[in-house]
Amino acid sequence: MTHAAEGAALRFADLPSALEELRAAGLRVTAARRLVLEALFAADGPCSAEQLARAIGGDAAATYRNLEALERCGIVRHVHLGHGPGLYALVGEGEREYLHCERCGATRAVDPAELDTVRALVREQYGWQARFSHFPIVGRCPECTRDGDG
Amino acid sequence: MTHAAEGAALRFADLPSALEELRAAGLRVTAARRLVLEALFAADGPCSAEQLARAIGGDAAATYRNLEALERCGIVRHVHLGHGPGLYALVGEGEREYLHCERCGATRAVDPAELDTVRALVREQYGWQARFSHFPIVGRCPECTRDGDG
DNA sequence: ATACTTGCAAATGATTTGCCAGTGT
DNA sequence: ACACTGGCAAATCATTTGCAAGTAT
Repeated sequence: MTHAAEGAALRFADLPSALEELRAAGLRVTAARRLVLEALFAADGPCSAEQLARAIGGDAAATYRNLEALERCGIVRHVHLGHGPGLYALVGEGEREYLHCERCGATRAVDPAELDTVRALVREQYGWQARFSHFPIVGRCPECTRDGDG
Repeated sequence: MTHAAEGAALRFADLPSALEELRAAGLRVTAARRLVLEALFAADGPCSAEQLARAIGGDAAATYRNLEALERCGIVRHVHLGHGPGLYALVGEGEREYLHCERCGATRAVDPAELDTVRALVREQYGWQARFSHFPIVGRCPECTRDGDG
């Protein structure tokens, strides 16, 4: 066994079950971790580690470590939207994949199933298995596409 | 007028025409710039600014500035392959788009036209105009797809 | 001659690491 | 008790910025 998350990624929808998951993974339930999770539940979208650290009044280094730990046990995941810091979000009811506008920064989160056709096409054509949850599809959103170069 | 690259992006295939292009854009042809371009012509793939700076015995800061200048006049472009530094390449005979393996780091460069079907699909589905030259399609290469989780 | 460039130092932003005091189990 | 954490300082990596001396045109 490696060290955690052997079984299928468990689902969870609230703070208590997330904490339970944490405990189940052999990690301790600390104030800092509870706070990070609360902040993520409260957030409406992915947050940077820095943001979360500030929000909970903890330091960034520990927050990075905690996010990494939470990620190892499948509670959290992060995405890189263009330049800028990694953004963390709860896994909650499942994965999300992203489209990111490199002109205005707009981001659209979609259900992975919606991109299966695209994924299949890439796979047929190149044999590569695309995943847009960690690194999104980058380009221009509808508005910026209309605006042309600018 | 903004300041450079007003006309269509000119094509070029060798160092002299790249330098001509530089001059045409109102930039000076300096030793450092000639060396960066030589290094890029010699390279077999995209290089980091750090790499180039070391290769030509110049400092990183100036190299970043030069690459940015070369990029502004359409001679050079850069791509972000997963984590890690931006990688620079000559535009040469045209753009390239990339597929990057987040497991082994393998990268495949392809002609943009090949990805037009994928692009069209994304556009139909979301109205977004995908561009995989600056940020690639990230996922698993054929080998790593076979290997499963590991 | 003048404006553009260079190298060097130092600042920034994102993230990681070492360490020791503090705490969950 | 004891191993796992938290905060703090400091290091690292990628990139940018300020500046004074050097150079292409």
